[in-house]
Amino acid sequence: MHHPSTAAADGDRDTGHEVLAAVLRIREDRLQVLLWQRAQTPDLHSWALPGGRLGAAEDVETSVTRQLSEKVDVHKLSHVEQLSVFSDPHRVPAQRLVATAFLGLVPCDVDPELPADTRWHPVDGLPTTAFDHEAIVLTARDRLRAKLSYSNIGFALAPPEFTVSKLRRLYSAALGYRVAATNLQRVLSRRGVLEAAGRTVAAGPNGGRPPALFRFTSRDLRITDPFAVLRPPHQA
Amino acid sequence: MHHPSTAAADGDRDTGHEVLAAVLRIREDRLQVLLWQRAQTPDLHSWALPGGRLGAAEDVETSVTRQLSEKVDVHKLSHVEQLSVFSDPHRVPAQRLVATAFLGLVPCDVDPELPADTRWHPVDGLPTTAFDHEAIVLTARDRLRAKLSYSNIGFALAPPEFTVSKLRRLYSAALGYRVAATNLQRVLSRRGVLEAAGRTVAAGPNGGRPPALFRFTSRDLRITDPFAVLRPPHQA
DNA sequence: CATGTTTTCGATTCTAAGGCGAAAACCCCG
DNA sequence: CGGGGTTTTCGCCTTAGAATCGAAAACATG
Repeated sequence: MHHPSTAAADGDRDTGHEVLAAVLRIREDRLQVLLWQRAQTPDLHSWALPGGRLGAAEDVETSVTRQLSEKVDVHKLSHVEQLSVFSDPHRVPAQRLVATAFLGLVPCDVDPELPADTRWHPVDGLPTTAFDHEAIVLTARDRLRAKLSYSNIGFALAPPEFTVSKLRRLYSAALGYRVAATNLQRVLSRRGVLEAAGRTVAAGPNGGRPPALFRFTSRDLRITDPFAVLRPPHQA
Repeated sequence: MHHPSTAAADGDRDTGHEVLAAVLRIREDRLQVLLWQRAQTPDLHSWALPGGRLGAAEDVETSVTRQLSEKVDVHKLSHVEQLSVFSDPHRVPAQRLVATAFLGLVPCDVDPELPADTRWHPVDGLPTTAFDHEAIVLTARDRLRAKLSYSNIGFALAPPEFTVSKLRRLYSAALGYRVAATNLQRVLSRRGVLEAAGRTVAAGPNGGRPPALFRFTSRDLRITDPFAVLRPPHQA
């Protein structure tokens, strides 16, 4: 401790650190989260986020990847980022456990194999969840929604190539309200995060004009130069 | 650990958790951070962020307030928020210490008393800093800059009432580039975060029209409904 | 080949933001 | 007490992003 202090009297006895991941994806026009069902006594049969205790020789970013690999093929994850720390002294019973929560995303076209105890659940309509994991899921959902508006994070939800109407349904499901396809395309195009793939695909079962395929220009997270407020002069 | 795992072999021996705060303010048109000079052997005489080990019965938000109270009157803080977790296994020598970093802000008109070892330092032009604290300071600065653009967080840097030109200097110093006073006022007013106080103040030493006073409509953090992209229909 | 369906594109309107320059309000000095 | 200098404030104009609407394009089906 840097300075003497009496407030935290009995010190750090038993202060463990765990890492948790809220892995989200879109399926059938709904936002889903990856949960596994507990088979042990605290919160038996409740559904929990993947995670586990931080190892002695790893940072939290490394740890979350390792922990997730027990539940899902981590190579299928398209994005992972730090979310927030949850540290209520009683967030889990009988021990002191601080959690660093992460947001993970999986594209809607990949379907990783899952262990028997693990399943996707709709975020609106969660089962009984363990500990404070529901709050973590909702925090992850809100973070995703915010970033959809001011970054290119859609790439992490979408397949490599997609039609505009497909993308519209992805965004609508993630945001929780309908978005207009025409606007979505123009906004993302003008921001330079969306580009035409040049190819088109066959029309649907009901006919209709065969849609063109698009892709995201980058698959790395990019914040779209936020709100023009107060930028340095003479700049795009 | 939720599942058996061999990767984090020797477990969590000695994994401590500390809380650190990068407290920023504007002074003389420069962004400053609160640092104290170490008198102990790891990184002796280097400048460090206020903080300390997490207590057994407190969450990180409570802890950072307690730790800060050793260096500064926490009632003078206008805003505190979680920043990020820093968890490199070797970020501090000889022990394993995970840090939850916070961003704190102090209005430019209050001048809290400081201990002898504690001082404000310009963020551009830091002295020799301890451990990874410089990276934390820069993360805090970037977070502040981003939020100035899309929230009302300016209230945490400004006095209760202020002139437009005063506010312009605050924003310029925090952002690192000149902003136009006329634009600043209109943008913030239109967003509804700024309002006229009704009163005016005496003109400066060189004469000139006496400026009107303004205030922030709210002193709680509010995200300005971000980028109009894809909003639900029929909404301002 | 007509009809229905879906995608795509263009035209228009609306709102936000940035850039001047003029007017307002005050000081100081002669 | 009036003119010149200074600072603030306001209005007009331009630019750009976003939302809405409707028409045109391209295909399937009967």
